[in-house]
Amino acid sequence: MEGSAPRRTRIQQEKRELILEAALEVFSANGFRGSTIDQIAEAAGMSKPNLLYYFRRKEDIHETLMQRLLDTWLAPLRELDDVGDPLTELRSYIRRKLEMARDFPRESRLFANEILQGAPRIKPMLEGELKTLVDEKAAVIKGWMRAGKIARTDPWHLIFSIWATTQHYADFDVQVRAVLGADRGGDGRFEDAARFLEQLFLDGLKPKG
Amino acid sequence: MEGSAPRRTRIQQEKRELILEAALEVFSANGFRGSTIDQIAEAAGMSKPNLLYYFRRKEDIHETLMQRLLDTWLAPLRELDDVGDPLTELRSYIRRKLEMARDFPRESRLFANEILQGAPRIKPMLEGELKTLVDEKAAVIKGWMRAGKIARTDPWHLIFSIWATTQHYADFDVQVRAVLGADRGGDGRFEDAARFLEQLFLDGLKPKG
DNA sequence: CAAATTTTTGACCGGTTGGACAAACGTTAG
DNA sequence: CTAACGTTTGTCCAACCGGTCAAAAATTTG
Repeated sequence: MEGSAPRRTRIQQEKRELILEAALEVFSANGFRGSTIDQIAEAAGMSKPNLLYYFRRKEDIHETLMQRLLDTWLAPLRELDDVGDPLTELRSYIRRKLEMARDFPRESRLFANEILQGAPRIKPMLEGELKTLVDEKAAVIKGWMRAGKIARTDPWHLIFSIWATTQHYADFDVQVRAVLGADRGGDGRFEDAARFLEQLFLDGLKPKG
Repeated sequence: MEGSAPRRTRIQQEKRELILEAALEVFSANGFRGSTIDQIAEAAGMSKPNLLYYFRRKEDIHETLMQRLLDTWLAPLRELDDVGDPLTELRSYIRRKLEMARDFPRESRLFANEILQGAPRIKPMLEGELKTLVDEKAAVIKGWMRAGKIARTDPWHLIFSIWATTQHYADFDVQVRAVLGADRGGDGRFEDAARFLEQLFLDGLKPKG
């Protein structure tokens, strides 16, 4: 279906990387329509026509960025495996997702922006590749439930809740920091969040005994 | 500080409502920069200059919308009270928030858009009014913990997790529906979500026994 | 070196957008 | 009726934005 990847010079590879990095910064902060080619070009340290020499259209940059993003973004879920203790598996999935929110907030926001606008550019992927992956992992989780390893509940909504709680710390970062204030909103907030989420997902809120 | 509200004719009141309704539709779907005055005017069934007669600038519409939004948006949290059983209080707070995600998804997305872009227009409110409210409610929750009514954990992150999980069903609706598919993604998804969230927040995932 | 190729840039273009304005239209009160 | 006031619209503008183009500059190749 797809033609072979175009042959690229060293300069082309480097400049394209530079542009994608700049575009990630700009797109994740302003959304697609809120970002201008000029902004990206300036962030990448080049002129607009020069940028357009490497990516013919604004959309091409966004598309390339989104394709790369999705692979790394779904990696933690792909790793969720049937080996090892189920509760441990889930706990480390949550931890990995939270680490991604901490280390790649721009990627998270880029993705959130796209979904918020109705996912115009990646809807087919959501209904195809993503749905398949989630269904597959939901089956794994269901197996754990049948085996009595974790409580019976809805695996799909379980996955949603993990996505929601972890990505919240990237997408709503401004709000989180504002509410926590200067002292509690520092770097330690991710460890606090990790501790809280572990307890929530394992034990819930009922008091012990 | 603030001048008295300007006196308005009946027509002005009606037309302003019409515009705000149209603007909510457009802004929540496209973001602030992604929306044009023409789009809003058309959605409101009037010409652009006519719209600008009621709101002098695009920003004024957004600002008015945001002010109204915040009141209703925080209402459920304000209701969280020290009377009644703590677990019941939390459960109904979660339920109310989920109902808002179901019944006012546009408001949720408008808010999410604003936060995602770094909350340029409402940051002071987040650091002031919102933080005060959350701190207040966190104190209430801490009281419940001290009284042994609910498990000891971080009240701030608990509130975040409720926001995240419930608003997810409005903000990421496209993704939720895509993953659930045609059958499970119908109207019943909110009831499934409600059941799941109740179990998660009360009991967590550890198997019984 | 010189020719060929790749990279960079300034100038430009057509379409869109937020907003201004004056004139027309409608309504109401005296 | 008419003057005053509120409402609506067509027209216009300047700024912005995505993208083109030709020519200059830099680099690679022979």
